[in-house]
Amino acid sequence: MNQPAICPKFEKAVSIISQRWTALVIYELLSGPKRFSEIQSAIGISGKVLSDRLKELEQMDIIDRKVIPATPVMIEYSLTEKGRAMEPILKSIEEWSQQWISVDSTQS
Amino acid sequence: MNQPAICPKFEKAVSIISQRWTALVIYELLSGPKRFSEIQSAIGISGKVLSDRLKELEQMDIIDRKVIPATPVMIEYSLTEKGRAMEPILKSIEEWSQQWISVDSTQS
DNA sequence: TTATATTGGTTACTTTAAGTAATGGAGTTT
DNA sequence: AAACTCCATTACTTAAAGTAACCAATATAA
Repeated sequence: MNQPAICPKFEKAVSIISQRWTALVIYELLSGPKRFSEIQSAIGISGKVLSDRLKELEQMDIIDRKVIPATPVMIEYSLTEKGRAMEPILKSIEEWSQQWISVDSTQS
Repeated sequence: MNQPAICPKFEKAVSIISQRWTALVIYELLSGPKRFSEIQSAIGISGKVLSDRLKELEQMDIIDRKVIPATPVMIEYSLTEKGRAMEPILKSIEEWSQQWISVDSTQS
């Protein structure tokens, strides 16, 4: 009666992309490096949570943070190889959404 | 300077799989219909949240709920066509996890 | 010199979601 | 009628996300 436990690697991966905003942040960066405020306005995330997510993703080596000494200073975020490797995940979500999601304003 | 907004269908799909537990519940059902308590023990979710998730997924027509008049009554949950169509999403997460996730207990 | 603007980020506070644990209802067996 | 099993809910606690005001650094305008 004890079914095989779920693979810890898979479980961890799921917990990453299941964290709110993470998938959208990575999706945004798939089209190239972006700055803090660009990501923020593109996906409508609060500065506080974006700051948290970027820090977490940087620690997981999914994104890279680069300080550009301009005026005022600009910070450029980009995907690492590990991050770019998530592209198939985002693409499969995109495909499924086009086939199966109806954007009906009466739905929740 | 106003970049193209994110596709609403995609955004909605992301919000579905980004909701905690949803991906794991669907993953469990990929291997066939399961009962409430089976899902619960397989992924370690609380009864309350599983109950919520199953209701939401049923409303979105991603899973199907079937009452089996046994003793005591059993409820069988299975994926609909829409739900099975999410398999590529879960598989791509699985592949990425195998290549890029290390299960190091010192990591968070 | 003082004032103001910009960028990335933080802090304090409120609201929402999830975890925990006890409880309930329907049907069956004892 | 007690007690058990399965699915589910309710009340309460804890954790995560939303909101909005604020800060440091740098630069330019008044």
